[in-house]
Amino acid sequence: MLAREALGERKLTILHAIIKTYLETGEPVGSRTISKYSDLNLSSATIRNEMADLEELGYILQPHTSAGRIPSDKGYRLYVDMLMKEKEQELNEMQEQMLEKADKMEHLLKQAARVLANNTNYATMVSTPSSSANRIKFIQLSKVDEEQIIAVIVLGGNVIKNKIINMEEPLSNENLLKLNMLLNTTLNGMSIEEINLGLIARLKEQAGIHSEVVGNVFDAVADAIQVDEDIQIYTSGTTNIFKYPELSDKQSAQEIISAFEEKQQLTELVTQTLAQEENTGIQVYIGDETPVQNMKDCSVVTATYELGDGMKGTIGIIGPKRMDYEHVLKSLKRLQSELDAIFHKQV
Amino acid sequence: MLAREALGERKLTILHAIIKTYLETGEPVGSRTISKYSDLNLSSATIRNEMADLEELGYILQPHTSAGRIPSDKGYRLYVDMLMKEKEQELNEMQEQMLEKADKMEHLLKQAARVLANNTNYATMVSTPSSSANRIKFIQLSKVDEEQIIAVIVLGGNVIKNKIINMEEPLSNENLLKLNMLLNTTLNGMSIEEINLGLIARLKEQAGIHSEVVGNVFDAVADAIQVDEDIQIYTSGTTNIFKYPELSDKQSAQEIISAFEEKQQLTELVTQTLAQEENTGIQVYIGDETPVQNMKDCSVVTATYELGDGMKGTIGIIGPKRMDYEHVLKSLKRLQSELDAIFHKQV
DNA sequence: ATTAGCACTCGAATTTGGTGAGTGCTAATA
DNA sequence: TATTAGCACTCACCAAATTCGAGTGCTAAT
Repeated sequence: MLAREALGERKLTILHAIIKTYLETGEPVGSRTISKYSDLNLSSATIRNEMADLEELGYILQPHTSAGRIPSDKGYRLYVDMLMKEKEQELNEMQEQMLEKADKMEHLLKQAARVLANNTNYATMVSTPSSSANRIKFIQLSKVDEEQIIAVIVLGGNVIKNKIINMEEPLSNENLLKLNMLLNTTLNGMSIEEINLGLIARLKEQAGIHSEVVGNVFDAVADAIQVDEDIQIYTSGTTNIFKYPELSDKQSAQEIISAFEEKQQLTELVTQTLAQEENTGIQVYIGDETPVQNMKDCSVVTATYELGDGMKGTIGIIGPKRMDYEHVLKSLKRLQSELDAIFHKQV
Repeated sequence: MLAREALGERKLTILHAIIKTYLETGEPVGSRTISKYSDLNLSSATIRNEMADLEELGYILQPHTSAGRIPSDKGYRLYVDMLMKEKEQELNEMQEQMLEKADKMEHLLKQAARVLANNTNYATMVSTPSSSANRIKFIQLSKVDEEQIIAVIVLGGNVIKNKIINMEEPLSNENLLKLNMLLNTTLNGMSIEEINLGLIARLKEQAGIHSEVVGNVFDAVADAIQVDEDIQIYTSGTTNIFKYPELSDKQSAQEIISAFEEKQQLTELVTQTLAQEENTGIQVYIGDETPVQNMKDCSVVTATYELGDGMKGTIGIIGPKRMDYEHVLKSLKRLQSELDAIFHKQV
């Protein structure tokens, strides 16, 4: 919106300098510091004048009279937008770290979260791919013993769901076979959304005379698919927030950490992120912009990765507003393409 | 060891009173308070004398000269031992809360952790049952498509493991059938420990000419069983520690919370707890006694629950040393028998 | 347009003194 | 002999007073 032009080259430079130093120190930055730091040779007085302007425009603010300035959310926003526009490159290294022993997706994602946390010194989260528009690839019932049947369902992206079904009366092998046929022919290739109560009712009907016995089975299958629609979220480096004084007073720490523990709120973040279709798949929420109320004093940077089949997951970094956006964006992009690569190769 | 007798009835009562009040207030407690509080009518001066003795014996200590006394680890220990000996009763309520929608074990355990955390205001953890000496109940390979096979393994206690196996060359249906037979006849009823490399080699041999193709399968199966031997741990109420000033300074909070996040340390706690065969299955670690270094300023109370088949899991409560042991022990015993009941019914 | 200079502001850190809870010791008491 | 009252002393804690300094806005000189 009001970019470079609207601000004036020099004001822009100064703002940039202010944010940069603040990112490093975490302390309000004063005119004198900037006058020495920046390469444009200006006295502190001049800087002060410019600062006064920048403050009026809402890009920076004073915690109290006679303190230095800190960037406002609006200031951060400008800064990040600039970064996002400029940087679009680089991705190697860190590759090897990940590939070893990553045959199980679960492990892979946990590890991704950990690597990212170590790499950035912020708190991180990685969600399992959500099966929006996911399709059933394979479905099978097997007898475990006389009273128990296990249903195995494989979804696109090789996500596996199980459900053990307790039978009141035993099911003959022939009937089991029939059921399997029926299930496979009917449900194979269907997306989860397409399986509704009507369909299930029709299936029960087709199952014919066994329908009472069989009812459970369908219910169980439907249940296995539906219920387990909860997204898993792995977190790491939560305690990194203690490294940033502005987040580590009891109040804030408590809020942030509990958001991390009760994954509910993170799930919201994930769904919201996924909903928002973006070009690069990277989003930055600064302060109040975040969907997670508990993190209103943080910045949250998210990226989506894809798994083919339209399955998407989210990676997120949560840190103080003065996070090192440059580094974070870079790391996130790397990891994003790592994951994309791995999944598209191995699936 | 040095119980009632060695201490003298009156000293014991005073110690009890000190601990009790300290549990409530969290503040060092002085002689005057005790002289008013306890029913033995003694002046503060007398109490002071006794306190001096108790301190010399190591049951209480002074944070600094001219402050009240607080219980030492040794003092807590005495107190807890007394409690454990006396109390062995009561368990109802709270039952209904749990049973709803608890068909999946995972959910059940998560919920257990949450209920317990709400109930006690401490941090809690619940581990999934560890499959020490667990046996294979059912094993099956199924073709998902031409290149992929899914292995499903059901262990005692209905723990399910999956593994997707990518094939280089397709496997005929007949061979699949043969393989299934072989696996089931050989492995059914075996405990995980009994499956070693030798056995797998023999199996590969029996598979005959397909052995090269089939090798992968066995490796994968073995892998699925072994690798996933990691115990899952669910935590809840981590942020409760912020309610106790003595634990919520940055340093401590950081340590404790990170122990909760990187489950590694908790896993150690679990295994150690399970190893220790106790009569009631309840253990109390005070301060330094705990196996988890990060929790050296806490008390940790654990209980084990059983699942038949020799599978055991752990429930734990982590709080300040001045935790309400009475309440905690009671709650833990309840939950313990809840879980026992539920599992023995539904399995 | 830039800068030097100065008076002023205000948070943070330091100092100071007072308060009170708690102690140990001693001497009086039952 | 065990208990208690009394007293001097200690020391963490709090609040007010003080100092300090980084930073500002404004004005006048360059």
